[in-house]
Amino acid sequence: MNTLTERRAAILSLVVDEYIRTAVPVSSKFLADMSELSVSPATVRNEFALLEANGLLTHPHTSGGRIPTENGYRTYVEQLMFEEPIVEEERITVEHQLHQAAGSVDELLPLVSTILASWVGNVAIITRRTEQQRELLQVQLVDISGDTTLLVCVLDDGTVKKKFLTIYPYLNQTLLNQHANALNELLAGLTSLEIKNLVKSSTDFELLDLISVIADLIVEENMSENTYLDGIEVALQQPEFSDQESMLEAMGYLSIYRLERLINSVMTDGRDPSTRIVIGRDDDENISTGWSIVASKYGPDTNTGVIAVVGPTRMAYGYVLPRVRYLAGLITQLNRDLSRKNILDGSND
Amino acid sequence: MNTLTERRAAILSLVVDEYIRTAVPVSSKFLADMSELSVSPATVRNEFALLEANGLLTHPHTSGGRIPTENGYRTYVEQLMFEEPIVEEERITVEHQLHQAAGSVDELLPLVSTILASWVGNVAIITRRTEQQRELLQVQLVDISGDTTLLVCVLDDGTVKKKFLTIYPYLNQTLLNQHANALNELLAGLTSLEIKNLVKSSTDFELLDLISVIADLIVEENMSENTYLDGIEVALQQPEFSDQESMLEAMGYLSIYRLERLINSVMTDGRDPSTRIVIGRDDDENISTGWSIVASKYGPDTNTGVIAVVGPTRMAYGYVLPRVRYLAGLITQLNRDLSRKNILDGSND
DNA sequence: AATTAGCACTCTCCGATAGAGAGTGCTAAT
DNA sequence: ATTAGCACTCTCTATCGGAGAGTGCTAATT
Repeated sequence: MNTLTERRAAILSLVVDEYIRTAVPVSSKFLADMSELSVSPATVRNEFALLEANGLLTHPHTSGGRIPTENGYRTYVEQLMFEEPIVEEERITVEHQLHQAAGSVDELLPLVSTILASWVGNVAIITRRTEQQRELLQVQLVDISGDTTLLVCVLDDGTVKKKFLTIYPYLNQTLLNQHANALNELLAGLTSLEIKNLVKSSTDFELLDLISVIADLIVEENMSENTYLDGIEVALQQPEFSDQESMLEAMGYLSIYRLERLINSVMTDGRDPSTRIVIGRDDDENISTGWSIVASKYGPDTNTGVIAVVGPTRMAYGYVLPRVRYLAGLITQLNRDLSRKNILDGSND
Repeated sequence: MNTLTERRAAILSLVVDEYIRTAVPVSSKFLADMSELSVSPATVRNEFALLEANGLLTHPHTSGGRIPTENGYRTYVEQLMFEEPIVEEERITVEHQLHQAAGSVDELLPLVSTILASWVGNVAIITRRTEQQRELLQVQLVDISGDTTLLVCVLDDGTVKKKFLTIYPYLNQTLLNQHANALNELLAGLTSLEIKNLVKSSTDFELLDLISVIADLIVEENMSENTYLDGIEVALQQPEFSDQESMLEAMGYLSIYRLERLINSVMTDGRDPSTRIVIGRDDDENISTGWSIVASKYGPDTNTGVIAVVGPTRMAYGYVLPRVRYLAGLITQLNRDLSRKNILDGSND
């Protein structure tokens, strides 16, 4: 195994940059003609051969240029890549667009996923962990029809959850209101966990079943409500998907259900860093060859999740990574602002 | 213009059936070999020539078989097509799947769109007209944080609408509850229109602004909540979309926003029938060449909408139409059941 | 020892060509 | 009115060859 000299590293870096840009294998002549390294094509070819021996480059056929291997990409990402800084103009545009999202996470996140997808030209996905810590603010029971009652719960982050119930015997709206008032008296400000403890500790409440239903409803994970995906169409324009078969395969791969599990498993595998890049088939993860993920956790603790970009391994990591990281920070910031408001309000009560 | 003799009609019908089935142009030899019409290929060719003169068939190149023109499809649909009956087994499967949808439209419709899409192998779309007639059942005001208040409205079909408000001066939850009670007293059971009239007729209410907001919120059309689309992936497997370009074009065409407008405009252009088939470019409508729609209104009056299948013009109309019609009827039926419950419940009050 | 010029070699890409196959249109016979 | 016969057209596929791009290796150069 040879060491990665400075020039060899520069060549690898240039190959990756250029291949990411054009999707065309990079030739020795092309690199030699770039003034930056003033060497002949033959020298570049010698370096190519060594990089290939190290498993960082490969060539699809004898007389094509070189392309990076998965390990080549990994080395590039870990040591060589230049992170394209976010210019002021981009920052302003994004923050202007986000201004339109009112004070709630479920309006913020879909917007961010759309922004990210169009920004990087790949699929963007944001997952949200619904935390046990969310407090119930208010319960409502509404009589819909003879045997259907609607249970509505408002949580402290503005989420509204609903569930149809069938209650026997029939309770009219006046009775339902009384029950709702009693429930609010009892449950307002509590988390699901606290409500469950309440149920466990005492058996003398009326409506014990209903209280259990509420505790479950609060933490109910509804994937389509907690995961936001965008950019499939723009991602499929990549030359990687130029035939129907690979395109349909990609569409299958990009199903929100798969990705949601994938993203979460990538970010909760025990490794620490808040930002990760997973490239191609990684035996630790169940990611497919040819696909990569740039993911970042966002916070703060009370309201966590993952924001990620998913696309072909030939992805502009140096461009994508800072932007994913930036948006993760922005979400964290906005969430913190929201919860600070809640705290202030709480002490104000 | 020649008349459509019985044999000529049979030949057209066979060509359309076969082309729909295989996506391959149909030759005279193939039809002659089918025992049903015991004539020679040459005779079939003569008929082909006449059908082509009538603008019902065409051939892509001299030595390919015949394919239907858009007018050929229209004639087929209007006069010749055999409607594939729904067998008992299908009916049972569908009704079994729908059983899982609880008492609400917004759980029923997405399920139906999924069923329809996988049934016919094309894109299925269901739109829902939110009617002014929906009654407000209950209003709720919840204090989320210092300057954000959540307005929650429950409608008589179980829909929950919410909107973040910024109310000055700050009202704590106790005050908000008082207001909500007052609003419920005043507004429960009213439609948006009635609420607006109330606003117009009198100026001595407190919270007049808030009442207006409620009236608007009730009828707010939120497209993504009222339109259900499914089956893009299966539709894109059609041979019509075998290259990246046509596939991406199709994905653009199948955007939920476009289709929602398209479907509604097709069904509200003054023509009467509850079921329509629109084939290819129809100058009255803004439908693209190569695309067709099979659409049906559903009801009843209180809760209308359109269920439709969208796909390439080479579509199995005889299979799709009865199934669209059947599901439209099924939705109508289920809606009626729901609203009957409401009426019974009302008289019960 | 590192670099480079030179050159044969490989592989892709593209266009031309040719033959097979499918299907038609027309004519003349039935 | 129908059909057999046949020349004609067009597609499809495979094959071929040349141009071009790029490499790997060797020998010369710095």
